[in-house]
Amino acid sequence: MPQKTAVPKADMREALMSEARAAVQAHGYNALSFRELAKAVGIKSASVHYHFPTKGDLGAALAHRYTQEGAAVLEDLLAQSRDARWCMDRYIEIFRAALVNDNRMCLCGIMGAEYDDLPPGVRTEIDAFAQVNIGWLERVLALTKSKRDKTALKEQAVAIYAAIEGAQLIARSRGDIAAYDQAVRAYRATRLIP
Amino acid sequence: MPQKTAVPKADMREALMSEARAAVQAHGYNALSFRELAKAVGIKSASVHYHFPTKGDLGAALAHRYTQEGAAVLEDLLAQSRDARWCMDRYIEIFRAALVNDNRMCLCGIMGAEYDDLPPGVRTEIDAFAQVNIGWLERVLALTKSKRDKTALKEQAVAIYAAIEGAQLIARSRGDIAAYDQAVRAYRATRLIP
DNA sequence: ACCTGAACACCGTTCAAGT
DNA sequence: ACCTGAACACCGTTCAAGT
Repeated sequence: MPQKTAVPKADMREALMSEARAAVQAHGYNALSFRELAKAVGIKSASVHYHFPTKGDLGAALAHRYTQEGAAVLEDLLAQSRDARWCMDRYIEIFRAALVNDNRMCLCGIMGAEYDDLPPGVRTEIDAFAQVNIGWLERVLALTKSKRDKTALKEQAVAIYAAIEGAQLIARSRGDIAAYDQAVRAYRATRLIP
Repeated sequence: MPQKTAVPKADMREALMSEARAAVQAHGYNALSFRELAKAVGIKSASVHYHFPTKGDLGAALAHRYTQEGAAVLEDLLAQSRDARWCMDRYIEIFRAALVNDNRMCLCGIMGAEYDDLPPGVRTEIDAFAQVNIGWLERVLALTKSKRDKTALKEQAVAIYAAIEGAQLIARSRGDIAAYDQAVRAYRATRLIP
C-alpha cells in the first residue's frame, strides 16, 4: 500500500506513529517493517530512523501514547458516572471495538504475547498499560456495594483485565467476535464482571 | 546456541519439531528462524526445507501435534476422575506449568496473537486446539450438579478457555506468575471456574 | 532539520548439485 | 533419501552524503 496523499512534512512523526500503531494492532510488533512503514508515508526506510532511532524506540513511543490515551479515556468514564455497571459496559465496548475494527487487538495485549522479544523500553510501557487498567478496575469495583477486603478486590481487578484480554485473544484467533460476546456474557453471569 | 550433541539422522524431523516448539512457545511464530533452528540441530537452513517445505508447514505440524497431545492429556484426566473440581485443578496446573517453564505460553495462545499473519494451514490447527479445549471444558462443566441449559454451559466453557489464556498472557507479559494465580483465585471465587 | 543510497548481517525460499 | 552452497528478495541498522 503506497501513500494515498503526500504526508505534510511537519506531521511525519505523527503519520509514522499512526501507521505503525495500526500495523502492530493488526500483525504484532515483530511483523512491523520499517520499509513498509516508510513506503506507506512516502519516505525511505533509512529516514524512519531519523524520527525513531530503533524499532524499539518506535514500539516504546507507541505503547506510551497508547497508555496515555487509554488512561484519559478511562478517567473520563469515571468522571461521567459512578455506576460500576455502566463503567464496565463501556470498558467491554472499548475492547470489543478493536475486534470490530479489522480484527485488531489491544496494542499492549498483542505486544504482551511477544514479551520475551521486546526491547526493555517497550516492556516498561506495556507494564504501565496493565497497571493503568488494573488500577482503574479496582476503583470501579470499589464503587460496588458488596463489602470486600482489598486483596480480593485487587485480585478481581487483575482477573477482569486478564479475562477481557483473553476473550479478545481467542475471538481474534477464531475470527469470530461472537466468542468475545459469549465469554463476556459468562463473565457477567458469574459476576466476575459487575 | 549451537547443537550440544549430534542429532541422530533418523530423528532429524523430531529434533526440528522439538526445538521449534520450544522456540515458538518462548518467542512466537514470527520470531522462529530456520537458520537458528538449523544451527541448533546441526544442519544447514536449506536442509530444514527438506523436512518442512515452508515455515507454514512446520507451524502447522507443531500446532497439530500440540493439539493431539493436549487432547490425549485431557482425555486421560476425564478417564481418571469424574470430579469437575479435580479436573479443573489439573487444567489450571497445565497452563501454569508453561509459565514456570521459562515463561512460555500455550503454543496456540501465542500463535493466536499472530493470527492474521499465519498461513491458512496453521490457522486450521489453532482452531482445532480451541475446539478441543472448549469441548473438554463443556464435558467437565456437565459433571457439575448445578442444572444449566446447554447454551450457558457452552458460553461458560468458552469463557474459561479465554480467561485461562488471558491469565497466562498477562502473567507472561509481566514476568510474574503471581498474576496468573491471582486471576485464577478470582475466577474460582466467582465460580466462573468450578 | 530532514532525507537519501549504499552497505552490512540478518530472514525464508528456491534450485541445481552433491552423496 | 538427505544435505549443501549460492542466489533471490526481504529485514533493521549505520553512515557518509546531500539539501
